[in-house]
Amino acid sequence: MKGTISAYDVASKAGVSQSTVSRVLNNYPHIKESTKQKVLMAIKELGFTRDEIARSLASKKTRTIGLIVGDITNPFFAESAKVITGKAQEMEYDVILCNTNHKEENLYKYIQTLIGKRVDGIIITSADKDNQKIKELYDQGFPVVLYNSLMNHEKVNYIAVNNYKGAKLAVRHLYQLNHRLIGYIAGPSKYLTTHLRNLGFQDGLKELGIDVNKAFVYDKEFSYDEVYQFTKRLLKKPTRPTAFFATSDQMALAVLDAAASENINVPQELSVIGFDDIDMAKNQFIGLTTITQPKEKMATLVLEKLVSLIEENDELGSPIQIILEPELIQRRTTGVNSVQNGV
Amino acid sequence: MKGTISAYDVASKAGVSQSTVSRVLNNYPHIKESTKQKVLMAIKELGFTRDEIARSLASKKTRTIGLIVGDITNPFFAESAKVITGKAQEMEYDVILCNTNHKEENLYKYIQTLIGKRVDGIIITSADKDNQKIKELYDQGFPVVLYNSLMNHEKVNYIAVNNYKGAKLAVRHLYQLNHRLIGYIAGPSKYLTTHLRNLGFQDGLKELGIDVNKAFVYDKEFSYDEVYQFTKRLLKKPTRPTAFFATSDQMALAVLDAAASENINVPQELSVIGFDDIDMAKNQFIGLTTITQPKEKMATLVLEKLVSLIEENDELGSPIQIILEPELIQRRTTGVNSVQNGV
DNA sequence: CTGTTAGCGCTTTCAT
DNA sequence: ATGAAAGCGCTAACAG
Repeated sequence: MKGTISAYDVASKAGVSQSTVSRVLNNYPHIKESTKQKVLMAIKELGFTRDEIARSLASKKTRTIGLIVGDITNPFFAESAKVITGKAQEMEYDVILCNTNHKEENLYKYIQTLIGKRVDGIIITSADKDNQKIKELYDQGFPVVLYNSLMNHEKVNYIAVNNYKGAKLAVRHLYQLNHRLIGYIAGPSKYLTTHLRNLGFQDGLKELGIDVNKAFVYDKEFSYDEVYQFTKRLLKKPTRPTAFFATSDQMALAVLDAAASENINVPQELSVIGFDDIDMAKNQFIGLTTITQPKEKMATLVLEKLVSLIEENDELGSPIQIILEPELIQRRTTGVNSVQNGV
Repeated sequence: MKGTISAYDVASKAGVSQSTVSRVLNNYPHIKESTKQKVLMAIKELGFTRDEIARSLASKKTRTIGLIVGDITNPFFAESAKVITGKAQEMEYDVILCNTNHKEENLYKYIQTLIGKRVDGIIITSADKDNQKIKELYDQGFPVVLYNSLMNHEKVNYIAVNNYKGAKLAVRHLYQLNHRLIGYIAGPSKYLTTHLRNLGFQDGLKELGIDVNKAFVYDKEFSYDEVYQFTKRLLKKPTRPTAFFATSDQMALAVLDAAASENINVPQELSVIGFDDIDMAKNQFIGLTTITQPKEKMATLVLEKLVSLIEENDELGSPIQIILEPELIQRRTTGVNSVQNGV
C-alpha cells in the first residue's frame, strides 16, 4: 500500500481528535451524533481502514486464532476447517491455517510462530499424546482446545468422539457379516485418538475370540501410497483378509483403490469400513460404510469453546473435555462374507 | 499469556540495551560474539518469544498472506492450499485462510479484513470477473495474484490453465466416443474461469455440428445437492444425455452419485468427465476421466510470484499472467456410447 | 461528550 | 560494536 491513511488524518479532516475517531470506530456509546457523522464522512472520503496491527499491539488482542491440522487434504479436516472458519467469521475472528503433514517438528514450529504472532487461541487437530509444549500452553492458561485429538491423562481441553467404542463398532459389524480375517489400517499410535482406535480394534477382536493377525495390520505412518501398496500386497496372498477396517475414510479409500487395482469386487469379495464419515462416503457411487463423527457439531463446539476461553476468563474452571458418540453407518462397501479363505 | 517477557527484560538480564537484543534477533553482522552469547542465553532462560505484532507495526511487514478460496472442501482447493501453505512455511510466511462459500459479499468482507490486518499479499482463487475491489488493489500496487481465476481484460496478476481449451478437449473426447447427447454442469459465469469453460463447451459442440440442448445444461450456482438433483431428474427422462461433462471434478462426483442412485452403470450406460484432476480422480475405485490442471506447479508458482511481488518492488513491471496447458486424462468413467437414445 | 497523554514492544536512524 | 531516542497507529486511562 502507499502512504497509508491513519486515524490522525481522519481526525484532522473531521476536525476532532484522534481519540474521538477511535471512539466512533469502537462504537462508544456517548458520542454526539453530529461529530460521529463528521468522522464517518471523513473515513469514507479518505478510504480509511483501521490498522488492526496497531490495534492489536495496543489492545493485546489479535482476533486471530491458529488452526493446526495434520493434513488439510484429508476431507475430514477440510470439512471441519470449513465450519470452523465459517463460525470464526461470524464471531469476527480470522484463522491462520497450519498444515503439519503429520510431522511433529512442524507442530512445534507452528505453535511457536502462532505464539509469536500473538494469536488469541489455538485449535489443534493432531496433537501427539505426550506433547510437552501443549501441556505448557495449557498450564499457562493459554487458550488451546484439541479437536479430534486427546492427550494422556492431562488437563487439556478437547472435543472428540469415543474412538475406542467407534472401532469396536466397526469390528463387530464386520464380525456379524461373517468376516473372520480382518485387515486393519492403523493410525499412528503417537496420536491418542488413533491409538484408541487401535486398541478398540484389538480388544474388539479379542472379545469375539479372534486373534489379531499381525501380518494383516498396517501400523506405519499415515501415507496414502504406502497403505495402497500394503493392501495390494496383502490382497495378492493366498490367505488374505476378507474385510478391512481403516482408521480413517481417507485410508479406506486407499484400500478401495488397491482392491480395484486387483480387480477385487467390493463388497462381494471384500468389505471395507472406514472412520470419519467424510462427505464423499455418502456418495452412492462409493457408498463407504463408516463410523460417523458428528463433525459439524464438533467443529462448532471447538470454535465456541475456544472463543469462550478467550473472551471470558473462566480459565481456572475445570478443563473442557467433551466426548461425543460415534455411530455406524452402513452403506455399500460392506457385505456378508462369501469368500472361502484359509480359516 | 501472562505478563509477557519483552526484549527489555532480555536486555537487562543480559546487561545490554534493547536495541542490541533486537540486533541479535535480526542477525545483524557486527555483534561481538560474547555479547551475542549473553543475549542468546538470556533469551533462552527467560523463554522469550519476540512479539511479531510489535515487529510488524514497526517494520510495516507482517509476513502473513491471505488465501481466499471459494470452498476449501473442494479437493482441488484443499490440495492447492496444502502446497501453498507448505511453500509459505518454507519462505517464512503464514497464511490466513478465507473461505467464501462462493459468496461475493464474503469476498469483499475478507479482502477488507485482510487489508485491515495488513497482510503482505493476497492469493484469490475465486474472483468474479469484474470485481472492482480487486482492480483497485492492483492499481494501488498491492500484491495480489489470482489462482485459477482471471479477470476481464484487466491488468491483474494471475496463474491459470487454458480453460477454454480444456473444455473443448473434454467435448471432443466425448464426441469421439460417439456421444451426441451431452449433459453439462456449468460453473457460475461470474467467474471468468468457469465462463471460459462454458464457452469452450458450447463452441466445442458447435464445431462438431451439435446444437446445445439447453435442457441438458445446469447453469445455476455451485451446489452439490442441486447438481445431484438436476442430474437425477435428467437421467429419468426418456431422452437423456449419454454423457456428462462437469466443470469440476467435485461436480462430476455429484453426477456419478446421481447415476448410482438411478442404478445407471458408468461407463457402460453413461460417461462422465470432470475438470481439475483431484487426487481422488486417480483412485481406481473411481477412476474419473478428467482435464488436468498442473496444480502442484500452479500453486508453487502463485506463492513464488506473490512473494517476489512482495519482496522486490517490481510492481511496475508488466502484470504476471501465466496460462498453462490442460491435458485430458482418460480413466474409467468414459467409454464408447452404446445407448440408443433419441437422435 | 471530547481532548491529552502515556504506553503497547518492536525497528531504525543517529550518535558515540 | 552498541546505546539513546523517536516513532509505527492504535487503545485506554485521566481530565475537564
